[in-house]
Amino acid sequence: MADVKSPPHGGPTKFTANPLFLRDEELRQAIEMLFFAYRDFTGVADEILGDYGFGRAHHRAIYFISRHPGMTVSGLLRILRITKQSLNRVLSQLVEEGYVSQQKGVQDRRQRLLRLTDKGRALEERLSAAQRALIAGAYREVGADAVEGFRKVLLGIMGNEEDRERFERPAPPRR
Amino acid sequence: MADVKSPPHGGPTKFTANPLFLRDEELRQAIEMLFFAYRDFTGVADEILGDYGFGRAHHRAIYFISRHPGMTVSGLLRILRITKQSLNRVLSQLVEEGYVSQQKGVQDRRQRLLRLTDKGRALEERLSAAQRALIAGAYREVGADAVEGFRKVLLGIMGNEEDRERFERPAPPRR
DNA sequence: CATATAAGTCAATATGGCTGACGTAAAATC
DNA sequence: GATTTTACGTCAGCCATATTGACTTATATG
Repeated sequence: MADVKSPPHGGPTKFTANPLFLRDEELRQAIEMLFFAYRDFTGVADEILGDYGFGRAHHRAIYFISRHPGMTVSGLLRILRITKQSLNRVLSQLVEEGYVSQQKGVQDRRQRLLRLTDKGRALEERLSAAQRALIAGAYREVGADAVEGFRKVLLGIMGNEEDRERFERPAPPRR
Repeated sequence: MADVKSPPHGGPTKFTANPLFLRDEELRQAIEMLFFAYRDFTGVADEILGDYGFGRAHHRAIYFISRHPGMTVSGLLRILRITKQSLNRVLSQLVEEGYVSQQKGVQDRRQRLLRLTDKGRALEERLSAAQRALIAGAYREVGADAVEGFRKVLLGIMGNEEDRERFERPAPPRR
């Protein structure tokens, strides 16, 4: 650690010309970079959420409802991979406080179709803007090829084919 | 959602030729991809941790102690950005169960230098191997340029200069 | 009509964060 | 040498978010 002033601790193993080691070190770095980047990525939203007394769970619900207006509760559950009980706590809070509206399904009236209210959209915009600014800053520093590489690797990490399908290149800037 | 069979909800807004919109859509996709990729990335470790009755907090401690053997408690606190009390809960558990050893600092005997025991290294290896395999799979599918792009973008997302310094190319932290 | 599904709810439990207050040992400073 | 600061640990309590299991209600569907 930069900030550990203490005795012999070696630090991460040293670089050698061994290609297998290189590969390993590269992978370990990726793990660590994901940790730091994700921490900062969620951090910018967490600050805002604090103002509203909400947590990440609320953010995720708001995010996906925003992306898929009219989605059902069970659809949201499948995406988030949490239990109905866990979701219900944050969802009912969001509904009570007027960030999310529920509307009975027309074809299937058991369903509660979820949508953001204007208030919800305003919050979503605030949260999203903060995260987009962070990513935009990173994208700006690198080239379009790097961005494309970033996307490809993230897609590769997603195991689930169903998740991946969400990202069929709608139309990136060029290519 | 692919998995929402319900009425009109549109899905992600449709593509238009507006370049500003494109940029926005691209950024929103990045947000979502990070969410899914990170969920799967932590998921492979979570499964293993379950076998030991540990959680992500234990994993993070094990990970950083492994990367920086001999680091101090306060060094670890600074990296993880959690409170002493939170860390102590998991750390003392790891020490009690023989995954981590503590050793008084030589220069400063107030410090407890942290290291993995053999048992700890074995667990770390198991966890790391699972995550490395996931990343390796993704790296394999894409080219070296994509990998480089992935790294660049993640570095750009990290706000903190100190964090970034850990990843000066090829060889690790050092410094 | 019987069964399955969508949603909501009650209750209990676990994890992992947090704050605040304190204690002890050792180092650093005046 | 006395004082202050630092590193670490710990007690106690709070909160958010997740879990499992059991059960209800409304509605859809065979």
